Amino acid sequence: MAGVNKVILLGNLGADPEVKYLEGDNVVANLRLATTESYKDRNGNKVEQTEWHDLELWGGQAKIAEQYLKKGSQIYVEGKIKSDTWQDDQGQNRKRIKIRVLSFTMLGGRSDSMGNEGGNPTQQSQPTSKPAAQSAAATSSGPDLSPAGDDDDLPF
Amino acid sequence: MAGVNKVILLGNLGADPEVKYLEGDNVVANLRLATTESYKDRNGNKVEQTEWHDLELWGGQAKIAEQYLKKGSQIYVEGKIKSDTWQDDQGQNRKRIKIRVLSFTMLGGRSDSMGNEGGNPTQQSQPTSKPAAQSAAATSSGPDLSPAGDDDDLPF
Amino acid sequence: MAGVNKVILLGNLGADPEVKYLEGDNVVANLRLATTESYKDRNGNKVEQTEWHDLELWGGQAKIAEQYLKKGSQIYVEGKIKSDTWQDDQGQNRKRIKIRVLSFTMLGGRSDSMGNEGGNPTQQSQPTSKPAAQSAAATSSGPDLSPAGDDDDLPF
Amino acid sequence: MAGVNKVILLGNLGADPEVKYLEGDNVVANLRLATTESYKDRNGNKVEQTEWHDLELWGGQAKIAEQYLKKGSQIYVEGKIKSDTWQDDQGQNRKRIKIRVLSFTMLGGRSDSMGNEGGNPTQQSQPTSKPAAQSAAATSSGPDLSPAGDDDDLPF
DNA sequence: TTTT
DNA sequence: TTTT
Repeated sequence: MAGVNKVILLGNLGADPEVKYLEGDNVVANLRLATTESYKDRNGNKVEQTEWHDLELWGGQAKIAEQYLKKGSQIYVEGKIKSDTWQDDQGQNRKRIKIRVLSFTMLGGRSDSMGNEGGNPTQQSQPTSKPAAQSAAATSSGPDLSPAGDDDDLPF
Repeated sequence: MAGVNKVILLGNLGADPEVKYLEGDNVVANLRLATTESYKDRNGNKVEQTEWHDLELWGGQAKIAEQYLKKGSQIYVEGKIKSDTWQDDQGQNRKRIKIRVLSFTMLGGRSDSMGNEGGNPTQQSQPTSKPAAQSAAATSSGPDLSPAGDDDDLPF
Repeated sequence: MAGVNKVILLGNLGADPEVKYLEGDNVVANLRLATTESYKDRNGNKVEQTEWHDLELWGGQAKIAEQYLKKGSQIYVEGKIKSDTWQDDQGQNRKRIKIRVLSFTMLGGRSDSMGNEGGNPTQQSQPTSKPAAQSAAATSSGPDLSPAGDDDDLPF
Repeated sequence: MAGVNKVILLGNLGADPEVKYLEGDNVVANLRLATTESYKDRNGNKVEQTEWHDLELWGGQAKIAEQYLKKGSQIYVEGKIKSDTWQDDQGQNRKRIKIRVLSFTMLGGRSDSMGNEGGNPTQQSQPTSKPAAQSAAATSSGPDLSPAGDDDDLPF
């Protein structure tokens, strides 16, 4: 009991967010995030290695993602590992891992999509007045302000 | 804007928690936490180096700390760095750093103080029914369930 | 480029380590780690949710794991997410995620397996003189002392 | 024993790095990093709170910082808390905390200082051939490739 | 499929 | 003293 399951990622989106509005006022966004690491191999050649992560955001954070993120966006993410298990059509047990995002922060984007004045680096800033939006902004210094929906009990 | 300020500590308490009940139903607990690292120096001798951290907990977490932690307790902590600045009696500007705890988890205690059956490794488990207790337990997998008081606006 | 891919886990092993000695002096250990989170559902009932993680350790850390860890051991882990992809016997592309461990620390075991005197909380402490042991111990305060083999270029 | 002392920061530099070359081929860089968090107070007004951190880098990382970082640079940092203690001129014991940087990654700067072609977001990328440079680049996905000098034994 |  |  009493565990810690924490993931910290910083990378770029490989595609625009995929957002689904569900019954009961629920929203979920799925993101594909690339984290690339480069190192030199034994011959001194630079090697790049990219890992792709499936991110899942719920509620207000999903809406913020839909509104401000797009292919190429650079974000910092905190979350946890969550596995889905199911049976495939052959009746085989399958497992898939996703990162359940608890907070994220937009980084130094070129902001062309945010319509913000000036074109400077932006965050998911000033997401108007929605409480959920506030939460995502607040998370910049820690996931402590996360609103309902961030908990792990499934949102439906 | 949009920063991350996150601290992760795992160590042992150097003393029992110091808890103060303030006006307005506020509670604050101060803890001294030691994190010890050992390494070998250039001569292959093992060296231990201990860093002492001043932790500050508010609200429900302070109460849980008061109830379950004591000198020697091993805990895992997530928080952020916060500085206090003031003038000393010479009129000099002074600064002090504390770790504002956002969540913590008790580890492998010998549980003699928790009255739990069996003496197995325990956490701040089963802290009965208090909502605050729930919050601290929940934080084990992320600080997302933190209750009021975890935000950064000062609690008074 | 320039990404961060970091995982922090704290939990218990579901089984003894599985260790394989490979050609070329390489060793790999596979661990199953459970991180359990508990929270109250909307009805106030306590719910426990366990996530199982597949950990992979190489080199000296694999040997330390073999020597000191066993089913039930509580450990703190830092690592990164790594995916394996392959084709299954139906010719389908499959993907599996593992946690590549970069450092770990043993926590508060009751040490019955480590033969340490006294039964106090122990870590992978004093793992005698092996350099590998030193590395794993050192990582407790940061993965900075990781020895060869911690890099991401595959060890064979 | 066996502790974890980890700090993760993401913010902007308040000034250019201060770099000192010491005897014995040692280099140290000091940085001032701001992490800003914004939240709404109880009246719904947006409040910004900035924490300033003193960072210390050694060796190759200090050189990379000198070469690529400047006032305003946005960086992601991993490190640990380290305290200095000394006696002030009144003979009083004083303590100061610094963040010992173990790895860092440059983020989405507008790169005007790096002379890189195009003005796109850059990291401390391709820092040519210096081994130290490699180390800092490598740290982007984890501090596991840190070279000598990242250890905690003082570099002189 | 991102980014440099 | 940064950044938005």
